[in-house]
Amino acid sequence: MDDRKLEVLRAIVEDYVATQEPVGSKAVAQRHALGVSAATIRNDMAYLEEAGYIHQPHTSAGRIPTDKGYRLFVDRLAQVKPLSAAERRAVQAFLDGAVDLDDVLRRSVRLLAQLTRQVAVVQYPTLTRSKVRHCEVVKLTPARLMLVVITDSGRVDQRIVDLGDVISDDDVSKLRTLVNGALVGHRLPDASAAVAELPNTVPHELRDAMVAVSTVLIETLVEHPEERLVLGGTANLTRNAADFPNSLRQVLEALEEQVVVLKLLASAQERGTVTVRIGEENEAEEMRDTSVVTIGYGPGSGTVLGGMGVVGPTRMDYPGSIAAVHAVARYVGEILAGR
Amino acid sequence: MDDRKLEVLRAIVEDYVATQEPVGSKAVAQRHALGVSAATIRNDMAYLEEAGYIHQPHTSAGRIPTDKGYRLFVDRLAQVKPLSAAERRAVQAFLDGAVDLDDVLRRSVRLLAQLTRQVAVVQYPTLTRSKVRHCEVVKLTPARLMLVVITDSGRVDQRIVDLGDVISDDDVSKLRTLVNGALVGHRLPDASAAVAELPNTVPHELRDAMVAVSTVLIETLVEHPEERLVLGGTANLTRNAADFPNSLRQVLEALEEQVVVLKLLASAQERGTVTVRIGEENEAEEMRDTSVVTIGYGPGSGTVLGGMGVVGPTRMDYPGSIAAVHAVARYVGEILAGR
DNA sequence: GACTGGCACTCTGCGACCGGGAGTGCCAAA
DNA sequence: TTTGGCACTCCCGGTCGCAGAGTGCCAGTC
Repeated sequence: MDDRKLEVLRAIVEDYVATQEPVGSKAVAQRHALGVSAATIRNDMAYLEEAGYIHQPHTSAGRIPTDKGYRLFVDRLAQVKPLSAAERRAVQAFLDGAVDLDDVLRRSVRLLAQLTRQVAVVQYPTLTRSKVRHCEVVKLTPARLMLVVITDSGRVDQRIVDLGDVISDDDVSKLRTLVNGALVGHRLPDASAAVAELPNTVPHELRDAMVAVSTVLIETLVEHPEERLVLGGTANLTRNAADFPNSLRQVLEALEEQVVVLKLLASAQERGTVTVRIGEENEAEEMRDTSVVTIGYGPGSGTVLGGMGVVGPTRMDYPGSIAAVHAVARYVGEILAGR
Repeated sequence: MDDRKLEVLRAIVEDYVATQEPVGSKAVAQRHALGVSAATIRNDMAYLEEAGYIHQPHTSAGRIPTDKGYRLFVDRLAQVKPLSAAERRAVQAFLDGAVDLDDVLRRSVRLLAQLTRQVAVVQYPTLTRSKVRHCEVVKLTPARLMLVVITDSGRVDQRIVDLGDVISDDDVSKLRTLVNGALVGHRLPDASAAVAELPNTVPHELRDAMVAVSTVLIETLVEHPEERLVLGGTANLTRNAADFPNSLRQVLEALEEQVVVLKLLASAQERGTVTVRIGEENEAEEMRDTSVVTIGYGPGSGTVLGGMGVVGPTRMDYPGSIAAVHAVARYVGEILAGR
């Protein structure tokens, strides 16, 4: 494959992304200084079409990139397009104002959505990879407790525990001490055994309560840790009605369903490396009309706590999205490291 | 205004809601047994149009209700349309499975969205009207604390406090006791003065830390209590593309912005009474194409903790939406009361 | 052998046109 | 007050024609 052919592909991708209209040979010849005539470009286009990188909506239209074409573009042609200084400052300033983890994540989503003008998704740090910093036990009613688990990523989760019987304040604080002893400093999966053992180590009168507590901990935190997601900028999906002629509804539903998105985020979580999934490369049927740009984020150490990214039409500004996702993930990581 | 004219209006509203097409005199005459001919209905329609309850998209089309027409329908014609037994059971079963407040609210939103096939919104219980049940102080790093405020509605909020200096575990637990003394059992606004006084009541070495803590409490919990919103079923907005020819994007943005919705919910919060806002009745420009059905919810006692409701096209099934919103609010109230 | 200008061809998009149909308003009669 | 009849209006869908864009191919040039 010719260098010039690649340049032609680049021109087609860039122009199509910018104008949203099929681009013809003449347009390429005059908007990009390739030093050859339109006729030559036509020949190259014929080749590119033959090879499956572009295609014609109909005989006498210009060309638009195929998913395969975008893939080649992303892999070989996309140049890094760093954020402007102003953008970088904005990211930093905006994120620094956050008051807690929820706030950091909500702000990240907004940032991503604004920077890329697309839908942004950010996953909460997964419970499985965070260490427990503290577990508070609060009595809600005489026979009902609330467990509040705080992890080192700043994530806070609550669970209600129904006891069969009333419990004294004194016993509550004993429970608290014991539970913390088993949990603090450990990742949840690692603490599983210790938590399961807890009921066997307590005085008889605390037994039932402890069983209830450890059951809740194991069932709802260890075995089915809740993965949460923040979504933002869904309005951007409607920016170009033409992008999702029929699938807008599907995409919105998939986003709201969360499951599909969580899978996407989970399956591409190297820290510092952006993963791009283009159109039909997506496993999920509903996302075949979209491209997804994701990255794992986490504190400096290299651990990945969760994923974040943007979802948009295959016709998206890949270099820009990649840069934005990368930058936001980095800052979020820094903030998490600082906490 | 004639009884029959009202019936004609009802017929037009019901048919239009069902078919989404302008309804003509003939259709009314045969689908609804009013015992009069199409010509008579034409006369009534002329009257209704004159009075502003219906209008014609163009000369030779049927009629569609105006916002004023919907209003009359809702006020005088809408019959209660109770949920089916199956629906009621589903609501109860689904909500009873919730593990904590977050879960209750998320499930409520889903329920509402599914029952009404519209966008659902649920507000978190406002902090201002909940009593503090416990405030946990956790040391995140040597010089940084996390406050976790738990209220009797089950809502849990966190805040980060940056201290200028390191703090000992001992001092942290002193802080905890003091803060809890000032907060527990009170509504946040009522505790404001006590919290502001806290720094003056502590030993000298705790002073700085306490200032930091009480500042955060007052600034981010008392003065700017965070109102949160759960959104669901946004995909339903795209159910009928014709509903929001141009404003779909605006509406999505407004929903995401939250401010507009929070105002809507705040301004109509009588418990047990559903408020309906139809099209142009909405103050917010962006919502002029939508109708909003809201209600306040709260535990049995009569206190309203927050609002919930649905947002949809003016052409919505009002009786159905009203019934669904009512039912879900009631069950959520019961659950809140039980906790 | 690669590139280029020219040219015929194809296909869409858009506006004009037109007839069928739905629905109305009005009128005179019951 | 209601009703059947009727002329009228306007949308909607289909067809037609045309301009424009873009192509593929070919013959000629460097």
